[in-house]
Amino acid sequence: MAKKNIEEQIIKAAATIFVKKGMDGARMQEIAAEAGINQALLHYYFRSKEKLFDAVFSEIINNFLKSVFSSISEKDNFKEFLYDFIVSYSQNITEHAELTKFILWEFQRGGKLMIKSLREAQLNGDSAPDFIIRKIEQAKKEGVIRPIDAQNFLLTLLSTVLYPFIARPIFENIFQIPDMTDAAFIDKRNQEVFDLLWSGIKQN
Amino acid sequence: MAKKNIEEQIIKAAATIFVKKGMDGARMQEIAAEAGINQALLHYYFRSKEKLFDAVFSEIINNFLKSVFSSISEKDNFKEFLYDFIVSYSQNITEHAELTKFILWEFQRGGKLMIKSLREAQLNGDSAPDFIIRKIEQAKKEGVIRPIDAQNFLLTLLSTVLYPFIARPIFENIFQIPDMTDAAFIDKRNQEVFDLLWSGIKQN
DNA sequence: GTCTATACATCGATAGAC
DNA sequence: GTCTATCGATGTATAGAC
Repeated sequence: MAKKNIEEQIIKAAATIFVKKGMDGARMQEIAAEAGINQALLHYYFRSKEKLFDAVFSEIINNFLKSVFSSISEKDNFKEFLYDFIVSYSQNITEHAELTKFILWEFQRGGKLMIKSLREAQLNGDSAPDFIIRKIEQAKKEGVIRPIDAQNFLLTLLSTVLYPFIARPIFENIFQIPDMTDAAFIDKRNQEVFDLLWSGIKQN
Repeated sequence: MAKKNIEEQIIKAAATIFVKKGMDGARMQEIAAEAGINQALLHYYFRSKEKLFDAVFSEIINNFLKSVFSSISEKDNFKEFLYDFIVSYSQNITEHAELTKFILWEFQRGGKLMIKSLREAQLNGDSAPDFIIRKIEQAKKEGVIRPIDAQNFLLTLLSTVLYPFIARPIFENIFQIPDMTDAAFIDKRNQEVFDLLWSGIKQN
């Protein structure tokens, strides 16, 4: 089999297992089986478990961050920009279904890989957080929103969209919600979040 | 040493290690050392790693949930109630410093233990989420807040307070924040969150 | 109850043939 | 590049003396 081909195959298999069980819980044998090869070949391509893990998750994070940035709304109007971001960010999360669990593993490890990717994005000028901060500052200057603290608002914005996916199993169970990832629930939630945030910051 | 004494000693040591490394990353030998005993004794008190893990985390969750509920504001005025909750909830999280990481481990495992604890709380009538939902419905009926969706608002409320502690390493690094858990930062954030949420739901 | 010593399984990684 | 076989380390758990 071609080299590039099998490398991608391994990455994909490893992603599946690592996401499900984390760095410590994953077994190299299980990853090899998932990829349809044996352990020796796994070590031939990626010298160690640690290196494989880093390779897999760097790719997952980079894809996600790029996707988030490239789907950011180009609208100037801050109200519309905000609504579009809520929709596109939650869509990015649902589309990268495996991502939610992975992000937790990454946070557990101190977020090193995500920090690295975000720092690179900052240097390249395609960092979503920085872009949003600038949008907020601009809207403040133009007087369309109250003089809120930009960093805290960004923190709140990201929290309200991402956190429900993290706490999903618990909320579904406690409040008897059939499926928090189905379109109807997400559309409703996006609307509620937008109404709340916009009402909370707009200049009267 | 007395039986009760050493059991608590083990629970405490196990909590430290499990929180830091998770179920798979933790080593029984490490826990034994932390507790100042040997592995054999560890297995004498808790038959297996799995049982020890469940015992430790059930206790951590129960303590946390009880603490959250018992520190809930008794104020009738919804505006004041909301502010008090934001302050007390964030305080509960910082005081149980080890908790943030643990909650992530628990979410990874599907949240079984937390669901069990919350269900019991619901039956006993001391479930914080249910209590807050009722408060919201009451405030809606009295016309002090807009007719928002109660579950979604609760979700947002918990998100905005808890999530920053989860994503802490990343935000501290990206935005050069020295320490997101120091009093000044938390006070400022609580104020920003309250202003945003209250402005977002109050009846004009 | 508490210890030492060890059984037994499993893991990551490599050697070496093809 | 790809395989089988296996090493060496480490993990959980237990046996058995005290």
